[in-house]
Amino acid sequence: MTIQEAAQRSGLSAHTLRYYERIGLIHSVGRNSSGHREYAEQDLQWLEFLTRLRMTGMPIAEMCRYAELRRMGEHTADERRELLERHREHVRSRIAQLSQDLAVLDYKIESYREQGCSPRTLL
Amino acid sequence: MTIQEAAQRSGLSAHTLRYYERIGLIHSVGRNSSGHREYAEQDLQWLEFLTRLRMTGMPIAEMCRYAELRRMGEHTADERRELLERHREHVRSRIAQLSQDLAVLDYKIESYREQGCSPRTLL
DNA sequence: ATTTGACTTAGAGCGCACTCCAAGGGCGAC
DNA sequence: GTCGCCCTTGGAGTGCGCTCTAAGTCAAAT
Repeated sequence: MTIQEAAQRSGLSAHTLRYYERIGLIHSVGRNSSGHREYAEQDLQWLEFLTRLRMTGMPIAEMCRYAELRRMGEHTADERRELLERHREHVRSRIAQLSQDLAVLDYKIESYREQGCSPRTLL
Repeated sequence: MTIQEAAQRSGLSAHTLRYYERIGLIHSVGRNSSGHREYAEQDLQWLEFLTRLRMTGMPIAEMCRYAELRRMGEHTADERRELLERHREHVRSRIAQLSQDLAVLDYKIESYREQGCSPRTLL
């Protein structure tokens, strides 16, 4: 699959795919006879997971670390799991925080709905 | 209250407080006789709400818009409410997305826990 | 044979949200 | 008075994560 197809299917831009490869997030994408990238199904699965890590707020540097561990082989499985577990905690507390913020937002909107429009809550 | 106290209590840096004032997020903070900022209790409440909007991912530009509407007076209450309602939708879908990502993360971690360590799921 | 268009690389540029700096002012303590 | 410290301002710098440019290669279409 060409870089454009991979971009389409992963939802990332071709620019970003090259960037990810350059910084070591994606390793050894195949090339065809004229030097163009050829993405395999496996690359797409990896990209999908990377994208999920990004969307949940993992910094690029930490994703690089994870990618590096993965390249190092199976004996790094424990460390990879621990990295993911730490990240999971981040995601959990993010969800908790957002839920709390959502409740405040609900309250604020409700205050606007009540015609009272009391200045104290509508700062 | 001095800028340092306001920084402490709001969790923002003094630099950020000045920046927020400069871009119009905070309006007309009082000054004392020597030109130093003096924050009032009301400013702190407003900062707290601003911080909540930021933490939930509202861009600065949109917060400025909200601050501007607020300054324009009560006849903008509807528009402010609509802005908050749109933002609430963003927050809701963010929570939904994160919850889904969390489930994938759980699954991945579980795969690591099972000694099998099957390559297909541990990309 | 030449044009078109997608690809390659190294490296520069951008938008966001801060974060810091330089130059100067004001005030209390010694 | 002068030292130290915190404040002021305008403007420059930073870190992150892309995003784009320039210059060149290659292959298919005309």
